Amino acid sequence: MSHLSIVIKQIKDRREMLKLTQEALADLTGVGLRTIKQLEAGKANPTYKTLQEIADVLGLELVLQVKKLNSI
Amino acid sequence: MSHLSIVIKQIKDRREMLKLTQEALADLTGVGLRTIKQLEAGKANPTYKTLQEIADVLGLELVLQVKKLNSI
DNA sequence: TCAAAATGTGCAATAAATTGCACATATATT
DNA sequence: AATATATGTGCAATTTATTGCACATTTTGA
Repeated sequence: MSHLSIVIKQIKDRREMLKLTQEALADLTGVGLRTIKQLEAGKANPTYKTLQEIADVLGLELVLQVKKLNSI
Repeated sequence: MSHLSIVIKQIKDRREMLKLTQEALADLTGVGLRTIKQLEAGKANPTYKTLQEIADVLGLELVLQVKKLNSI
C-alpha cells in the first residue's frame, strides 16, 4: 500500500465521518468535484495546495516529520 | 508563514543537515534540479509525488494527522 | 424492489508543474 | 580578493494536474 493511498484513505474516512459528500467537500474547499473524485478513486497525484485545502476543511493537517525507525 | 513554507524550511534544513547540495538531492531523488531549486526558493506548488520522493530521501515522511486544537 | 443520491470514468480544454539550459547572484574556500 | 561552488531565475518545451460535462456504475433510502 503506497503512502498516497494511505493519505487518500484517511481523507475519505474523515470525509465520511463528517457526513460530507464529495460534492459538499468540493464546495467547501473550492477544489473541483472532478479532482476530488479522481483523488479518492486513487487516480491522482495531487498538488500540495489541493491536498492542503482538502485537509484543512476536514480538520486535518499535512505534517512533515522525521521517519520512525520502524517505517524505514 | 504559510504551511508550505514551513514544509520547505524543514526540507532545506534537513538537506543541509545531511550535507547535501540541491544537485545531490536531485540526483538521489530523480527530481529535476530546477524543480528543487524552485521548491526551496518558495516558488512552487509541488505535487505529492515530488514532495514524497524528496522527503523519502531525506528520511522524512509526510503524515496526515488530525489538527491540534491550538492549530485551528 | 426501485428510485434517488453518490461515486466513478471517458473525453477534451485549460492551467500549471516539471524540466533543461544558460546565466545571474550569492556563498564558501583558498 | 579571487576563484570555485552553490543557489536563484528567465525562457521555453513538455508533461501532467485540474476542471466541467455527460453518462455509467454503485450505493443508499424509501
